[in-house]
Amino acid sequence: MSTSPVETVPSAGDTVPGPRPADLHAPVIDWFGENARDLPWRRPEAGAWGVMVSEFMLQQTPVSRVLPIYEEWMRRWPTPGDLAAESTGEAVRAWGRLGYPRRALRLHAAAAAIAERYEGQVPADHHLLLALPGVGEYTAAAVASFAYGQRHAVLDTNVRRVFARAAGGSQYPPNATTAAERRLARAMLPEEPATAARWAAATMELGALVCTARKPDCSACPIADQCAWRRAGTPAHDGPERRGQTYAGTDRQVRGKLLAVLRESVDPVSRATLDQVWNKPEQRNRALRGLLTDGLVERLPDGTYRLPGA
DNA sequence: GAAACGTGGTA
DNA sequence: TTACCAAGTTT
Repeated sequence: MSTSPVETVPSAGDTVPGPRPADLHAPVIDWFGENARDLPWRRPEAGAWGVMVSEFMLQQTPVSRVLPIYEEWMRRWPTPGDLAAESTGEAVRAWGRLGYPRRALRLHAAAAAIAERYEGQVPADHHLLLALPGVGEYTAAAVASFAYGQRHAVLDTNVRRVFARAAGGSQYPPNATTAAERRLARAMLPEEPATAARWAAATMELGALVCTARKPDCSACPIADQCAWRRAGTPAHDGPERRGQTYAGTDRQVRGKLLAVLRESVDPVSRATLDQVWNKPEQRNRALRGLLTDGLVERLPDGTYRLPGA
C-alpha cells in the first residue's frame, strides 16, 4: 500500500483535519525550552528516585503543594533504601496534608521492593516499573521517559487535554483514557527517544501552563494556528457530563480527619479522642476500620491508636 | 467501567 | 458559596 509522505492524525469529528505530528514537535519543544519551570525533580541531581518520588506526589496534586514536601522527603530519604528502612507511619506523617495518604504507603512499599529486588536502583524497564506498588500506566511511562530518556507515550491529564484540543477538536478529553487516545499519543511521538522524552515533558508543561482546563491562554500557545479546537471555533464541551467529586460528608472526609489527629500526635491517641472528630458513630467506625485495613493506622494492645510503627 | 480515595486553591 | 480542578491507581 502507498504511504503518504506526511502522516496526518485522525481527528474526532473529522470536519477539521488534525495537525501533522512533525509540525508540532519543534514549536512545542522550543516553547518548552523558553518556558519550562525550574522544578527540583527536573534537575539532573534528582535522579530516577527523585523523579519517582515526585510522580507519586503529583498524582492528583498541584505542583505548588508538592514542592515543600518533596524537598523534605528527598532530604530525609535520598535513596529508596533510606525510605525502606523507615517505618510506614513516618512516611504517612511526612506526607502531611498532600492527600490520598495511601500513596505514601505505596511509595514506601515501592522503595522496599526496589531495595530488595533491584539493589536500590529504580528500574528502567517499563514492565518492572509497572509491577511496583502505586505505579500505573502514567507513572511507569513518566519515570521511564523523564528519568531514563526512553520513548513512551506519557498520558496525563495535561497531555490528554492538549491532544483533545489540538488534534481532536474537543474542549476536553473523555472521562477515562481510551484506546484511541493511546493510539494518538503514540502516533504523535517523535522517533528519537531523547526527543520523545522532551516532547512528553513539553506537552505536559503546555497543558499545565497554557492549555489549561479553565482559561486556556491561546495567545501564548505555540501551536494555536494548528489547533483543531481553535480552528473549529473553540466549541464548548458536548460529551457526557464530567462527573464531579463530592467530598463533604463522605467517608473520605472522616478518614482525613481521623488521620489528621494521628499525624499531629507523637503519642498514641485514645479511642475517645478519635471519636470527637465525627458525630456519626456508624460512619466514624467504618472510617477507622478502613484506615486499619489499609494499614494507615495501627491499634495497640492497650486499645490506643497511632500511625504504624513498623 | 464505576467508585473509592484527600486536600486546598480558584472562579 | 458551590463547583471544578490538580503530573492517577486500585479494586
